Amino acid sequence: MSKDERRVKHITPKTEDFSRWYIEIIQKSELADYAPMKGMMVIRPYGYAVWENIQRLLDQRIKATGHVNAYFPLFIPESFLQKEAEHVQGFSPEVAWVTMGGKEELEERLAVRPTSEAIIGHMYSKWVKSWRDLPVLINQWANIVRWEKVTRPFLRTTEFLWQEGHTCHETSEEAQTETLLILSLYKEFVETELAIPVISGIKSFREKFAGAQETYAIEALMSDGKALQMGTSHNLGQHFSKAFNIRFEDRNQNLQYVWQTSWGMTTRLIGAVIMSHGDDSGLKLPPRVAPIQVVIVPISMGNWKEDVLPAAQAIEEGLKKVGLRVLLDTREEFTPGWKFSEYEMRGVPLRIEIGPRDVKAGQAVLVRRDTREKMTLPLDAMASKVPGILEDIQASLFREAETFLRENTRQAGGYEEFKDVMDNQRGFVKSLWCGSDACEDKIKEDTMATIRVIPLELKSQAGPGACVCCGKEAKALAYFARAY
RNA sequence: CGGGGAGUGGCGCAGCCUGGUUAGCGCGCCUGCCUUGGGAGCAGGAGGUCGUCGGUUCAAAUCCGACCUCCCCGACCA
Repeated sequence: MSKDERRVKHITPKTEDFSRWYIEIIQKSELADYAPMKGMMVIRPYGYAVWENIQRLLDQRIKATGHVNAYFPLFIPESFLQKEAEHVQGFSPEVAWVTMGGKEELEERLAVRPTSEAIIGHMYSKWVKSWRDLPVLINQWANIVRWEKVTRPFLRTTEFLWQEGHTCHETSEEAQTETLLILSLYKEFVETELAIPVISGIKSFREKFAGAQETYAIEALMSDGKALQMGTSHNLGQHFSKAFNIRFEDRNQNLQYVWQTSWGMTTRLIGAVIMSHGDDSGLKLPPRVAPIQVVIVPISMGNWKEDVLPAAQAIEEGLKKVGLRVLLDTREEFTPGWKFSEYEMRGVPLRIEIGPRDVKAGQAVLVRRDTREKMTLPLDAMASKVPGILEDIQASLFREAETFLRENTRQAGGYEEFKDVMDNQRGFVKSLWCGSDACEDKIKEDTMATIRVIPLELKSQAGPGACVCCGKEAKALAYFARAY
């Protein structure tokens, strides 16, 4: 058995069984664990720390674009959900209901929010009276419950965490601008902070949010070739403002319904990070969201506490001073080799090894998680060089994922070619589509692929051409993929 | 929700078919010694109502039933 095989012996290789690999990584790296109720998980401290980093970085962006945070109730009266017909129809199969309060049956049952358009719409109708009240730009961080039939940690759990933005605008144009602003904010966030390249665009009618006028989304390609929706931004039009009577008197003294948007990203993002970057040795966390960015492993030989520890502590302090999240692992019950493997499995981007030889030479050994590249660096250069190395790791993870995305995005002109790619290669397939539900359904039935998005920048490229499925005149160029 | 597989100390498994005292093994854990530059070694030790509930039986991890949970494949979804 080679060294490499020994190192990874207890993780199922990605290529052998992707989904087992995914589950094992989550449990062994202590991101999350199963709760005893179906479809529910505990986000453990290490996983929650990733979420906190995501929250912080996303929240900054949401606030920077003029939004403010608020909090709405967990429960929504049934009658509220029913006000928007498509909305209730879309969500009713997966709503959890509260029917009892203590020992008394409720007069009206309460939905545990599957999303908050209804309760927020109700409140907005109280708050919005004049054009001067607009726009309303509110976001909330909350938990959501959807009674899903098939669940998987982070990707689809009965309860999950998210942020949901809900805005009201004076005009349709403003709502559309907001919808696209958030879409691009999401794309920038995911690409910058999670190092995951995405394609963005509009959803087909079949795939749009229940109650929305239009749904836009960002989609990424996981390393098994399946697509994952990472964020959605909905232009709600006046669907909810009419259902909830959210009206205002406009600048011309006309009574009008507001134009709304809603948008969200969830703890699913963590699943995307795992599946985009991880390898057979475990997680690879992007430095921007890694709970531990740098781990220092002292080589504890001889009287290392005098020889090595002070130098290790000096590195720790120096790196903390420049704002890095650092862990110095001084535990004596584990050997350095054990720690190396452990932190690789947990996805720590950079490891610093320092032993007696290094201290004498005034240096330490740095090992990158992404490339496993080793380098030595003078001790007094740590604080100035390490941040740059982390940035390079972040950039390199993105490039690698970008290459994967590019290499797994294919064109298919004919239907046989389309089916062949879906069966044998997966990934995204770009094809022309006539716009009919019938073709979308047939493609799904034949290949399990759905339209992930119709990229906005490619709308004009639809041009003259034939639908990949029926051969009739195409209306759009769409990205198809099998999806989570 | 339909089809298939599984649940035995923290983890991975054996035992079940063919019921029979104190349910084994590897890893991990605890104590001590010794080690430490890629998951060290030795010695001693702790830890399990065999997923849950019920049934059959003199006797159930083992046979039967129901339920719970997980995994895989479908239909549904962030």
